Amino acid sequence: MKQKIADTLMVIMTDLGIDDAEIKIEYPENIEYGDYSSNVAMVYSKRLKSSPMMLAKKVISEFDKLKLDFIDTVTSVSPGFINFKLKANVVAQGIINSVSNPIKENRDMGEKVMIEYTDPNTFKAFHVGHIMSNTIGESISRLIEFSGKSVIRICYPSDIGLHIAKSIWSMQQHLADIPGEAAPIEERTAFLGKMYVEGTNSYDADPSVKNEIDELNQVLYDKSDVSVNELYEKGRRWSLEHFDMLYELLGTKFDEQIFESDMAPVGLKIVLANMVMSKNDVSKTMRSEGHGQHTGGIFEESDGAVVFKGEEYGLHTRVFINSRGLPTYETKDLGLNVTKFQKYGDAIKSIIVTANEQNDYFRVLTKVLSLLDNKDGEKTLHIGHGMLRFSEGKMSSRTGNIITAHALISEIEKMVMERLVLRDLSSEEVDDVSEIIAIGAIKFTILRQAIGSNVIFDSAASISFEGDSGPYLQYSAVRAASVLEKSSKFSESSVKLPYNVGILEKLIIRFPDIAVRASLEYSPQTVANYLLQLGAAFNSFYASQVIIDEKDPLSNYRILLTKAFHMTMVKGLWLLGIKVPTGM
RNA sequence: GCCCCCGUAGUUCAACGGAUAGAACAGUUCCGUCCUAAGGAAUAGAUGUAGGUUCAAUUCCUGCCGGGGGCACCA
Repeated sequence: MKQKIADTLMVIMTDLGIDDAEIKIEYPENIEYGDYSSNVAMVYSKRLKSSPMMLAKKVISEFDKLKLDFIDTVTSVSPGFINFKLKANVVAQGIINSVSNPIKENRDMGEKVMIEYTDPNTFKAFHVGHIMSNTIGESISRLIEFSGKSVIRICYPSDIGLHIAKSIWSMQQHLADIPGEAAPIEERTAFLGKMYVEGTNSYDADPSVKNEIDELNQVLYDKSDVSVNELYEKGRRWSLEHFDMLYELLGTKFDEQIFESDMAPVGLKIVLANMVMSKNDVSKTMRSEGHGQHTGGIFEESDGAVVFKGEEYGLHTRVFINSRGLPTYETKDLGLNVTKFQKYGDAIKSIIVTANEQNDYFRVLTKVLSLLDNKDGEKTLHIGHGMLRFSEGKMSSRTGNIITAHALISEIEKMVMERLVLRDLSSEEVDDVSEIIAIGAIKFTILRQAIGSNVIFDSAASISFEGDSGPYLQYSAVRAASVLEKSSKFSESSVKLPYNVGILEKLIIRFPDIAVRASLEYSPQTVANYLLQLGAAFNSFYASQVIIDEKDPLSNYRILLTKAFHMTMVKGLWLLGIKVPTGM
């Protein structure tokens, strides 16, 4: 219908002498203005030497002559908008159709898109920052899937580097305190986290320790010490086990896990093959010639390190190989991204989600990728998200300490449970439901606002679960489901269409457009804000009338509308990675 | 010093260059014989500042003020 209106306007504008008109059909800000609106009259009034209102009226009179069967009225409104109102029965029929023909995604059918997110560090805590990355990455993945593309979810855990050397050094000082394998996974990983913090403190405080740890780092790369390798394998295994648990809890299933340790040699090879040639170095670099034409290489030596000079591209210089000859994360990341495109050569895009403190770094990295033969940088998109901060309450008082994902989730879960005591639920249900609600609350807080800016997590607001929140949406879906359960004896075959439709219907039929826009813009918040409107419309509908009423011939329609709402809300929440509990 | 991002009600957030700048929380009022009140209805309150571009600017451009992040061997 939207397209039909646009096509019709195009014809009219062409007749009026504008054959290159750009027709944009929008949703009016206020839903009472109409179902669709167009601004053509304002855009082209000057060229047609008319006033916007006069042109709008002219367009409308032409439009009316064509008598489109689904249009009720077309009106012009100052300063020159043209508003289109659909016939009520057309909208109502749309609702019924949406129930009988639910939207299907063509998952795994279309072009491939790679997306990397979460990227935790072994030996360190999986903290709230990783929840941010995971929540945003998962939602963007689902949006892309919804648009019909095939998504490759990639995780890049860090399992090599200085932070590991710091942890292992501390472990060596506390060999007797290392928990046994039987200890709970949280206890084992908490121990590792503690070791990392201690190691970092010693590294900064004592130059001789710094030296020891730097050397230990080398030993780790070389794998030259059996006892070090043992500690390393143990800690790595524990961390990865914990991560897998958290991914499942958060609802992510990665297709590909690529380890930093494997990328070190790959990256090194690429860097060394693309060095600026010095005169007596030419013979050494000859072997890289088969790879193509490098106009003087990409990396150069500086103060004993190998760097990329970004200044000539408006970027800054970064070290790729340090003066000890070890690859920095720049090099490993380079190896990673080249590897990704080697594995999935047919991918049209590679998205990387990280905190926005890495924005400038990723500009450098994508530049380097673009300078390589395959120009992978041109297909690479970095999305930087903000930080999760805590405004008040228990969480913010833990200054200095990193807040782990486990701590946050269990804290919120506890608060939800207190609330659920008032409900009529079995204890198993409470466990299940409180987890779904807690995760939904956290995820929604993250996703309801623009990705780039910091999220202020107000524990008090998030647990009150009033107003704009994940639980508010989950609750609206649960109520709808409850109505549907009670209405099972009603048949869908005899539906009488209403004479009027409300905001609820109009919002429901917008859903596909909203999802498409959110997918194109990588903006889960578009969906989140839409769902808030949708949930409010349903709650208002729910409060203002009785849905199931055996004496009312329109009852069947309202039940179908409730069903359409429920399906839309569940699907919308799915796009955000949020589940709907069975009851709450 | 250089580069990037951000300044919207008391607070936390919205607003494809468009209409009367939307919500929520906090405040002040209502709604409990009814399908889950984690709900609904009402009320009051905001675009940092000075210019520019445009039929139209919270949105684009410039200056200023204020906040955050990043700039060589950490990830």
